[in-house]
Amino acid sequence: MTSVFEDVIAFCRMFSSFEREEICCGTVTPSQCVLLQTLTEGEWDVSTLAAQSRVTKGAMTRLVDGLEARGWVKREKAKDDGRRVVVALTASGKKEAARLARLTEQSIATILERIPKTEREQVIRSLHLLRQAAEQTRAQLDCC
Amino acid sequence: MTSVFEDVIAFCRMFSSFEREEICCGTVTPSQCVLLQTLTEGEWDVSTLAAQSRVTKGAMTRLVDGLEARGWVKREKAKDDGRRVVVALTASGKKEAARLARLTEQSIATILERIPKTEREQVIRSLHLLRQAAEQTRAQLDCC
DNA sequence: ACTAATTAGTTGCATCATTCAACTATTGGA
DNA sequence: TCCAATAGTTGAATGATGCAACTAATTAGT
Repeated sequence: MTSVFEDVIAFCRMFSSFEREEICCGTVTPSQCVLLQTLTEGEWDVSTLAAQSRVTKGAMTRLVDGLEARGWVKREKAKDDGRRVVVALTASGKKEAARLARLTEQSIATILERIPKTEREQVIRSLHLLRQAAEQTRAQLDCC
Repeated sequence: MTSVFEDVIAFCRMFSSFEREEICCGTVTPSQCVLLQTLTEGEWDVSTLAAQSRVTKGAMTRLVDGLEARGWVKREKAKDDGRRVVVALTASGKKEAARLARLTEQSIATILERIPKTEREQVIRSLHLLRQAAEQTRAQLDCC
């Protein structure tokens, strides 16, 4: 007997451990993994990245430091505003991001395969609804 | 247009930030929150707790240190085996765990409320299936 | 029964994530 | 031109975590 609360908590925490153990798997830290995947969708300055990841600018600076040290991203001053620093994936960064995305997808696919075929479509649809609902909730948060 | 992969990733990451920002909210660390909630279900020794949280015994020792320092848990030697240390919630620990559980449930309830009523039952059912599928997957992991 | 191997837990050391606050550089307005 | 606001970096502190060395307790082998 489990409540929906326990189910959400358990599922999300298990997904986090999959990320840590299977996907990052020692070679990359989870934060780096998230950032690499974010940068797949485009180039952003440090403040924007920090806001997306919900960390301070200082934390993001260091995260970028780490990826830069491994040659996965490069920094560039914005042309229109010399204060802003635009972060972009390098060629090897793109490769690494793709590798991580592949692993992530495998991991999720493995879970979905264990769901009865007849239910699978409903589950996929539910995940989409959940994501949207969470996004709406997050959008109107202030708190603390 | 989002794939189910993106939906899972986005939802789980958002839930993690809710945990950090709304639930723990400065007063408790996320790890402490998880451990307190685990201990709501019973008393366990350090190794078992470490295995459940998928961290090393050393990490668990320190997590327990932190909760003990705040008076939320107590350690006790197991009667049958003097090496084992059984960790249990104190009265104030139970109170704190209940407070955190309440916040967590609120947080999840807020998300669920944004899902159309007609779909909500399906979503709840899907979460249960997902949790089970993830548990099965985790059970047969070795990796790395 | 005594010793050796195993097991549970703790601790030192290192790395990474994170926050806050101070600091630098750049921009923009009065 | 000078000052306030903004973007980013950096120092100092705390916490999470893994690994490996270490202690204490138990178990197995002889």
